[in-house]
Parts: sequence; C-alpha cells; structure tokens
Amino acid sequence: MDADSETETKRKRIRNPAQTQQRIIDSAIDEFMERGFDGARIDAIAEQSKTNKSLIYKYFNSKEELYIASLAGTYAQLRASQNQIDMDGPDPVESVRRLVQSTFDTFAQNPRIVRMLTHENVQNARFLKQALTIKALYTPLLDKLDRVIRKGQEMGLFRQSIDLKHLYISISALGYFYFSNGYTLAIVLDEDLTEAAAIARQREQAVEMVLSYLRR
Amino acid sequence: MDADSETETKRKRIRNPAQTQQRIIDSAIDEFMERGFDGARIDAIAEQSKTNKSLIYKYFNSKEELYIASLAGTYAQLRASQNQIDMDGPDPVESVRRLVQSTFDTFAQNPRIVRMLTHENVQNARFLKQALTIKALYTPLLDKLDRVIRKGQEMGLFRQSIDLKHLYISISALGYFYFSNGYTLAIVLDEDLTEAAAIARQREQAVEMVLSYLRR
Amino acid sequence: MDADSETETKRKRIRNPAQTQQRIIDSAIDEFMERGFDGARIDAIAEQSKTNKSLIYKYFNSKEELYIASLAGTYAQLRASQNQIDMDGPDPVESVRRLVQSTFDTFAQNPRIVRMLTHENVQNARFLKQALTIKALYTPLLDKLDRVIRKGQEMGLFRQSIDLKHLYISISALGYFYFSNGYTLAIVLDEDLTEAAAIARQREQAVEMVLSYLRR
Amino acid sequence: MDADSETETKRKRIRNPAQTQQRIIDSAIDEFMERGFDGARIDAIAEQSKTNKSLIYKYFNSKEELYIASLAGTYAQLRASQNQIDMDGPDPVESVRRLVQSTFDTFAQNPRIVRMLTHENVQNARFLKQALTIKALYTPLLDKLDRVIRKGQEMGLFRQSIDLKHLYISISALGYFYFSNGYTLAIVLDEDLTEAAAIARQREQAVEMVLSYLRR
DNA sequence: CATGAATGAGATTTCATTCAT
DNA sequence: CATGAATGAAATCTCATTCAT
Repeated sequence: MDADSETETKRKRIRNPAQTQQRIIDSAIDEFMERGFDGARIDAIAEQSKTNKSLIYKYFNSKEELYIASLAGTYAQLRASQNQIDMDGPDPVESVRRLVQSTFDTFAQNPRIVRMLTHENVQNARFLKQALTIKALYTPLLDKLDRVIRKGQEMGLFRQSIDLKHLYISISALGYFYFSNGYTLAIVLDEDLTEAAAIARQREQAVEMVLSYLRR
Repeated sequence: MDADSETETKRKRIRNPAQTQQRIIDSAIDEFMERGFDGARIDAIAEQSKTNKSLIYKYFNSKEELYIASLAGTYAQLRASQNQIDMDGPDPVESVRRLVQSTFDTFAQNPRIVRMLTHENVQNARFLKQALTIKALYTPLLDKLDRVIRKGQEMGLFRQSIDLKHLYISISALGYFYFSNGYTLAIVLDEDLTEAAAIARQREQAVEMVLSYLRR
Repeated sequence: MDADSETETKRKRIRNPAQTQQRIIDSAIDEFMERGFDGARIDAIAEQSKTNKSLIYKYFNSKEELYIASLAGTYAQLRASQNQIDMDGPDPVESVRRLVQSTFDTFAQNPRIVRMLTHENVQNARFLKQALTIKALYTPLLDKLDRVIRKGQEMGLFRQSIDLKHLYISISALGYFYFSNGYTLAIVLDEDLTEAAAIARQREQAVEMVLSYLRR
Repeated sequence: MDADSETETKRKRIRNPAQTQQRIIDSAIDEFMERGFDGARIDAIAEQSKTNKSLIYKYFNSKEELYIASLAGTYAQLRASQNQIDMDGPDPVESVRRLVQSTFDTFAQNPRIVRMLTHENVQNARFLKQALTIKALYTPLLDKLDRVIRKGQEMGLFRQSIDLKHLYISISALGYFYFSNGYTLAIVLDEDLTEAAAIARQREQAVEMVLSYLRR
C-alpha cells in the first residue's frame, strides 16, 4: 500500500460519525463478548475502534448504555440469521430438520451471539430488562415452528400433545449448549469439540433426537 | 462490661480456622456465582462471611486463588450429586430415564453449579485450565452411561452407532440450558419457567427425547 | 425543500457576527453567574447561545477570556446603573437617601452583578487582577458621595470625621449582603427574604442607619 | 528535629482513624474554601492531608459528602465563635456594642467561615439544603439580640419598631461584606483594607452606625 | 488468630480545546 | 461565517492488596 492510499484510508475513516459509531459498537461487542460487562475495558474499546474514550462517551453516555447498544446489535444479528430459515416446504419432517440445523448453525457461526446471551443470563438479564423492546426477536422462529408442527400432526406424522415452547427450548439447547459450554466439555470429555467432524456429529444427533421425539 | 467477658464474647465467635475458611468459601461461591470473577468484590465476601479482607488474603493469597477454591467447591457439590445416581438396575430404559432425570435435577437443584460453570465457560475456562486436577469429575457419569447404553444395545433395545460423548452432551444440554438461559427464555417466550409444572414438563420432554432417540 | 430555500433559512439565523458574539456573552454571563468559573461549562454556553464551541473559541480564545469578557459586561451594567443616580439636589439628606436607595436597588435589580462580583471575590479576584482597566468603575459614585457629604458637613447637618471609603463600604454592604447571602439568611432566619415587603424593610432600614449615623 | 522524633511524628499520624479523618476535613475545608466545590481537587486534599484518595472515599463516600462535612465543620467553628459572645451586662448600649464587635471579629478572624458561606450562597445553598440540621446555628445570636433590644427599649434607650431580623442582617452585613468583598473593594477604592487600622475603622463605624440607628 | 487502617494502580467519566469541512 | 467530529489531559471514583497492631 502506498502513502496515498493510506492517507485516503485514514481520511475515509475520519469524520464519519455513523461509521465511527459502528466501529465503536463492533469493538464493544468484541470486548463485552470476550470479557463480560465487568471485565470489559473502555480503554480497550477505544483502542480497538481507533477512537478515544471521550468520543465513546459522547455517543453512548456510559459503559452501561454502550453495553445495551452492543446487546441490541447482537440481537439484530441473531434475528437476521433466524429470518433466513425457510421452512415452508411440503414435507414437515424436512422442514423440522432444516429448522434444527439452522438453529444449530446460527450458534455455530455466531459465537458473539452465544457469548453475549450467556453473559446476559449469568447476570440475571440485568440489562435486557431495561431494553425490553428487543423482546419480539425470537418469536418468528416460534411461529414457524408452530405451523410446521401443526402440519405434521395433521398429516399424522407427528405425535400429539407437543409443548411448543419446551420444544423450542430443547432445540435451542441442543445447539447452544455445545458452544456455550465447549470449554468445560472439552476438558471433561477430553475431546476437541471444535473440529468440523465433531460439530457435524452433534448437529446430526440433534436433528435425529428432535425428529425421533416428534414422530409418532 | 469488663475486659474478661468481652474477651469471652469474642472467643465464641472466632478462633476456629477451619470453620472460618468454610464461611469464606461459602460466601465467595455466592458472590462469584452471582457476579462472576470480575464483578465479585472481596469486600462483599468479607462482609458476608463476617470476616475481613486480611483474613481472606491470609488463607487464599489472592482473589484468583479464592475463585479457584470456590470453583473446586462447586465441583465437589456436582460430583456428590452425580455419585448418587444409581443406574445399575436390570432395565436399561429405566436406567437411562433415571440418568436423564438425575442430570436434570442436579442442575435444577444447584443453581450455583450452573452459574459457576457458565461463568467459567464464558471466560474461556480461564481458571479451570489452571486447576486441571478437577478434570476427572464428570467421567464417572460417562462411564455409567457407557455401561447402560452397551447393555441396552446388547439387549436389542437401543440403536447401534451411538456417540457416547455427544449423547452425554445432549443429555446435559437439555437440562442445563433450561436453567442457564432461563432469563432470556422467559422474556422471549413470555412464560414463567420457574414454576414447578414448567420444570416438570421440560424434564419429561428431555427424558422422552433421549429415549426415543435411543430406541431402535 | 430545495437547496435554495434551505440555504436561505440558514442565512436568516446566522451571518451576523456582532449579534452572535453578544448572544454568546449573554449566555456566558448567565452560566458563569450561576456556576462560577470552574462550574461553568462551555458546552452549556454553546447550547444556550445557539452557537457552537468552535465559534466561541474563535471569538474568545479561551474559557478564561470569555469569563473576563463576561465580567466586563457585568461591570458595564453596574456602571450604567450607577450613572443614573442623581444626587445634585439642594438637600444633602435627601441626596444621601437617594444614594443609599439607588445602591440598594442596583443590587436588588441586578442579581447578575451581585453574583459575578461574589464569584470574583471568592476567587481572590483571580481574573479582575488581569483586567485592571475595569478599575475606574466605582469611583463616580465615590465622588458623588464625597461632594454630598462635604456639603452636608458645611451645612452643619452631618457629623465631622467621616471616613468616606468606609462609608461607601457600609452603604454597599447593607444592600449587597442582603442579596448575596439571601440563601443562608433565609435558612437561618426562617424567613422569605425575597418578598417585596421584606426587601422594602431592609432598604428603609439601610437608609435610616446611614442617615442616623451621619446626623450630628 | 532528629530522626527519632520524626519517626515518632509519623507513627503518631498513622493508624489513628479519628485523627486521620480530622486531617482530611481540615485539608478539605482549606481546599474548598480556597477554590469552591467545583474548583477543589480531591488530589490536592489527599496530598495536603497526607493521606490518599481511596481513604478519603472510604471515609466520605463522595466529593459532595466531603464538602458537606467541611461545611458542617465550618459552621461548628462559627457557632463556637458566637457562643462566646457575652451580652448579659446591665447596659444595653454596651451589650450591643459588644455584639456588633464580636460579630465583626468573628468574620475578621475566620476567613474560612466567610468564604465557605459565600461559596454556599453563590451556589444557591446547593449543599446546605441537604444538611438542614445545621439550621439552628445562628439563632442563639438572634435570641441574645432580642433580649438586649427589648431591654433597651424598656429602659427608653432604643427606638420602638425595630425589625429584629433585619437588624441582625445589617449587623452581619457591616462585617461580612468588608471581608467577603475585600478584593474588589481594594481595587475600586485603591486602598489596602487588610491593615489593622483600616479594619479597626470599619469596626468602629459599624458599631456607631448600629447604635445611632437604635438610639431614640 | 484476627482486625481495621492504609495504599497504589487503574477504572470510568468529564471537559476544555482543536480539527476538518 | 459556521459547524459537528474528534482528542488528550485530567478529574472522580473503585478495588485488590498490604500494613500495623
């Protein structure tokens, strides 16, 4: 890279508030995800985002608000990921398979989401409580699940008396836990769980578990 | 009050190092569980344990060592809980049912364990790595699981090709996640997940899911 | 809205440096009066004056210079107020009465002056020292006082051996203190000192006190 | 001073919480008096009191509470000073003379009091409002004044219709203002007001002014 | 054994001031 | 002429850790 283009790069990065704010948010998500609210350092966020503490405070007022903004950003990613799941095919079994796989993949591919949610839960949703507008997030998935289960039941493929919410929880659990607790699991099981093959195995098992449970 | 009786009053409350240390550990677990390593305050632990900071440092040298001791304490509880699981009955199906229920109950009844493990994982097992002696903990359960699955397979009750470690993960997931992520789940699902009935539903679903997966 | 009309809208509000500077000074006096030099915020002045910090710095260079300009503005108001006092009537008693009343009224009607002077004094005239040109301000009043006292003495109405400067101080004190220390006085005396009647009483007492002192 | 006594001095200063707190308060009064709440620096207080910031916060929680404690300390000095005034002699004129002198002397000898009160007033009693228990302070003086004026009136020495509270204000004004506004007065009058002779002149004038006002 | 006092390093937050357009 | 973005120095406040008794 020559001097000119470097200068230009800098010029582009500078004096663009929207972009600057985004850079801050991105760095903040990284830092909060990695260390949690208490462990995160504003200094580190300033440095990583190539800004400075004052600017962060100008835009976000406090560490807490910055955290909440980061959380919201994380949820936006989650929602985007879930909205892509297509379950309107003719075969309910196939649709559920896809749903379980997609849910699993979401957690597999977005460690930020897993970690931020974990931090939030382990702190008793200290901040989520304040930002309840985020609430409507998961539900699209729940609705999709509702439709496909009903369809499967009508077609005589799935068992009756399925508790939708608990099913939703279990589907999430089978993916989320694998990634959220990977460290202790790896130690206890003495196995590298980050290998593609291991991940694929867990994914397939989750699918089969859910489907064999549903099938009548 | 004269000097003597004052001394005696004091003597009653103190001068029992083992007990004092236990009080410190207990308070520390509470504090670390609630706020994580970074959020925990030595001051709070000193106050809750009715001791003082200097004493804590005398016994545990640093916040880090105190945390590790707390973690070990937590694991001791987990191990005790898991050792109670009796799976040596004649019926593999019944045994697996018990195993899943017991695992679930362990998490249901020991929020400290769930939270400490969560903290540890979300911090990349920062401290567990240092205390690898804790490692052997989970395995008894894994061995038990191994035996019962083999038996079920020999009896033609369970499917072939079961990945034991992943099965173990899934069984844990179905219980752990329900409690570790209760806060966000409750918000997203708009449902009180702490009610006994809801807990029982999740427990039963977990059992059925595992069993229907295993059955050939 | 097209580009032209937007430009015009803007043009209406801005592009008048003198007026803009005055707006800044006015806001600055308000802010400094209310919070003192250290407590005042450039941000607040920018906002209240509907300008921005850069502009303030362009016109005034530093917080300090802006403060000094504000102080000068305040003194201008004080001088204007004192210049109106007419004491050239034939009756010295009546003239003194007027002088005391006018001095009192100046403080009553210009809380900004009282507060700015107070701030300045409580800071050891930190800024006034740098702006000594303001010095000549008070003296007209002192000269007026000199003339009328002399006249009263010549007419045998006033006592001999009057220290002019101390008389001036006392006349000022009887008015100034009432307003400068109104808050603690109100608390200590448990009385609302801002009522018109209370102010009138203090004013009359001041007049009588000075006159009875002067009378031989 | 030899090495030994120095060591001893240090030892005395250390590990004595009450004394340490007093040292902090003393330094705080100095700093707040000199620079006001906003201008004062905790660092400076820590340094002057030979302690450190953490300790200050341990004892006083916040800059604000430290300020309030300092204010209370100042008022304690004021009260002590006023309580010494003896006005129960037989001659009301002499008693009033003493009262005016004592009031004047209090301000002359306690610049801390004058400055702290001034700071407080110029900030709209921002902190005094929170610490209203300090209220009862001035009143002893007011009661004393009440008694002696009544006596003078009964003896036919003083005029009727005296507003006690306003008289109290004026007496205070004649002393307080001289010291609170010394800086600007000195500049305007071009006179050194800190000389003993000047102070004495102002004091005598105050006495005479009050007495000539009171005399019928 | 036990305790309260003291400390220094570092965290969050604020604010006057400058830069770029 | 006017503006919003950006910055660095310094302020308040916190907290793990050590000292003295």
